[in-house]
Amino acid sequence: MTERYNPKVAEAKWQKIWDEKQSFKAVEDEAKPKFYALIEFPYPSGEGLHVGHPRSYTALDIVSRKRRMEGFNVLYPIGWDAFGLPTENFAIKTGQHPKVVTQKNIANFRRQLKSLGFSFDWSREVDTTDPDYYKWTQWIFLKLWEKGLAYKASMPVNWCPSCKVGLANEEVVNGECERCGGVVVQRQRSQWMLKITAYAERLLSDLDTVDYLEKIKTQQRNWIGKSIGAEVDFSIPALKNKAMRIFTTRPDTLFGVTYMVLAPEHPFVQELLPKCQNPDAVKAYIEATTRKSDFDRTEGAKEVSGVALEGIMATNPITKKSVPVWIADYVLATYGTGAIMAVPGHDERDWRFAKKFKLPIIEVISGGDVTKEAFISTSDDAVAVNSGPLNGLRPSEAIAKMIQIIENEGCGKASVKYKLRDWVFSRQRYWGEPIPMVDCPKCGWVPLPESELPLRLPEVESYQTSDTGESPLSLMTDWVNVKCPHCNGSAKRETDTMPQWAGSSWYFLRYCDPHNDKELASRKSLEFWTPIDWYNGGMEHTVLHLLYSRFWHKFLFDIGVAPSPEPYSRRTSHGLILGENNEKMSKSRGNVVNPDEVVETYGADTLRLYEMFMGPFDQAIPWSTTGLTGMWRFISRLWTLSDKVDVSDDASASRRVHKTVQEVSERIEAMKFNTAIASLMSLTNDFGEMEKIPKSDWDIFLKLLSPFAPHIAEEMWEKLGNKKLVAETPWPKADPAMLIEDTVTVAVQVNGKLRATIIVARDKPAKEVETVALAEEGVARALGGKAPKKIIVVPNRIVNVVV
RNA sequence: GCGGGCAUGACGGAACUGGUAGACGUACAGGACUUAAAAUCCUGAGCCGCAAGGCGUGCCGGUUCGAUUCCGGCUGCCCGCACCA
Repeated sequence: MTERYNPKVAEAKWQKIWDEKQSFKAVEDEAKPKFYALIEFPYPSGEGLHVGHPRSYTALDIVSRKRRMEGFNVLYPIGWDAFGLPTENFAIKTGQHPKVVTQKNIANFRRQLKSLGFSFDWSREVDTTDPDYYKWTQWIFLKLWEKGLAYKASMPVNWCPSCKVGLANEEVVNGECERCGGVVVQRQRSQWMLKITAYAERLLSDLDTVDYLEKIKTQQRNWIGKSIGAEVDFSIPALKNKAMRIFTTRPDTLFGVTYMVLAPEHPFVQELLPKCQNPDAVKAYIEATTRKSDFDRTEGAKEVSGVALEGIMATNPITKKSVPVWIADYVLATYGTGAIMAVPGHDERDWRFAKKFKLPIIEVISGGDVTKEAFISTSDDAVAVNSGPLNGLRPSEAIAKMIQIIENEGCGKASVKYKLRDWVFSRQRYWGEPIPMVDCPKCGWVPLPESELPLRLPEVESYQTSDTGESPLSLMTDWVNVKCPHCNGSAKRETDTMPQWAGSSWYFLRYCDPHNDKELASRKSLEFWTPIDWYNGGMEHTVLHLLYSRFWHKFLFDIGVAPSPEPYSRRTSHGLILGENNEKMSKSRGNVVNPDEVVETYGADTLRLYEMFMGPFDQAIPWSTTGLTGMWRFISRLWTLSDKVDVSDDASASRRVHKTVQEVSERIEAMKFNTAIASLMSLTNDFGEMEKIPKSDWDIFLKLLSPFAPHIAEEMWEKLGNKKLVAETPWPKADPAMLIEDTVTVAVQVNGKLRATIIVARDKPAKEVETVALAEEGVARALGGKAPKKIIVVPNRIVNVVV
């Protein structure tokens, strides 16, 4: 009897061997097919690794290890998304430089990840805060500028007073700061913007070319928010017939327009103010609107509000009817044209508004009762009525016809709008990539020449944003004052930095060639490795990070850097690991599990197996300490079993093992890691009942186990006298012939109820199976002497006797 | 409000294209070993019943020889989106 398994010793031993042999170093070997597996690189926080990280990392580690054994050239890299607020805040609090804090955190993460035995290629580590890395982040920005996709615009920006930082729309959740939960206010500020909207259509349509979970595609589509419709001009006599342009998805309802609405911020409103009869009321309403936050404007939207611009009318270009013009905050300045034609019969908001202000409602689509509620339908029987030339047409026909009419009349055109907004790319923070632009009074914004990259972050006294909201860099006069690269006159640097999303929008390209100082990565390496074959990460990054990185990747494709239009061929997501009390893990709830402690007590293999076994991979699941000890029991039992291996019995693998090979292989591909492990456990339960375990079976078992629990698998593999690593052996294949049993168990039912099971030869003729079935005692008893009316025999499965 | 998903023992969960519901693990009970406990090993177990049998996959109904699986309706939970014209 060997000693009890000691994971601490064994795991350290194998991690050292893998390191020394560089077992998982990715090489560009043209002879082998490539496989690029990617996990979201972590933010190295001061708290250290969360048990959620290894859930994703273990899953793709299993896949990567299996692929290597299958003869693939595997790239499974790791790095650090290290710019960001928490580190900066920690630095402010403790007076340490964020760089120092970051390096400390990275060292801790690296130690933790290494202790879990992931087969990362550590020689390709990237760090977004390394000037050799952010040089290329800045380079991409310069390219975006060069192509007109980066611009500076003064615009209302979401401002978090407590973080003292401008936030992207995406970082504002229900009017609150995503990071601190404080109320976000609007501030006017000049910001760098990226024209992601120029890519809206491609970001949407190319989703059809990739394999993402359907819910992820849906999220992307929702965020892009495409609407197909038309723009129509309504002339305003008071403005010398200047056109008020509206956007509508239902041009077929043009005959149902009874009033018009402008967003309070719409530029026409200021022009119309002196011309209307109630300027004071209008001004008061605009005032009230600006005081409302976006949140109040949407969330508190149960009650509609608005005010008429009295005396101002607009002319319907088709019906030539005059309708009143209103302003109301339910019309958003930022969507469409900031103005709408109101069709209260067939739009819920317009209906509520019309009811409240006693405006007329006209039915133009049949099938509902517009006196009771707005009727919205695109079904074929909802034909147009009261609509002149459209009468009797189905919605799709009516829309097409109306677009034709307005285009002929020259008063509008077919049009497509998106909810997607341009990306606010400036942050008034220290710990981010400096934006390599110079503001020259003579030349305007001038990019730094590429030769001056990286533009390094200067050392500053304080990392605190100024109370006026300026970046800490703005106080560094030495750094800020430069010569204009264009005219050599005095100029100032941009002092805002990039958002954290920047570095993570292209890191997967850098992994292909991480030490290149001439290009962000060589074309050759990118052609070899990209696109990424399998990307796994959390659901929290399936909207923004995915969208931003797809945008950058498409841009890099367009300028000839990236070889493919899409970065990720396949994207999956794992579920959250909840605390033992079924709540989200958090320090404040006191339910955080520290992976270090688990590794200390039970070892990495136990943690890996447990996290894969705890439940379906894509589902949120609570942590269970007893479940973890169960997995430790499994590991210990394996060690005991290894003493029963009969080394002399090395013929060929049993049917039982072939079946397991089949199951485990399939289940890994389907991400059913929980049942793959169940399958391994079943096999070991069978081994447990055997006097001796044939080496032929045990060998294959260890190979199947090795991606899941690599340390103990290597330890037991070595114990058998093998010189090579189990990780270097080929993945076993199931022999289809060995998967077919000679005999089958057939269930016998009487009227659908199970009465007996019989064991018969595979593919025994139905008649004979029937005879055997009817001879069963339980069957005879259930029949009670009655003659069967009908007997259904499903070959090798079931016999159902109907009485 | 709109869109999507889910609902199975005490618990996490399993079940291929409709074919023996509850694999695997946890917790539990009994036994062995031990002075004892832990650990380990063996055995049991969906529920009711001594048994025969009956009842069971959120609820009601349908299709079928047969439904956790398909269809209709309801309830509950989760996740997106949310004045987007």
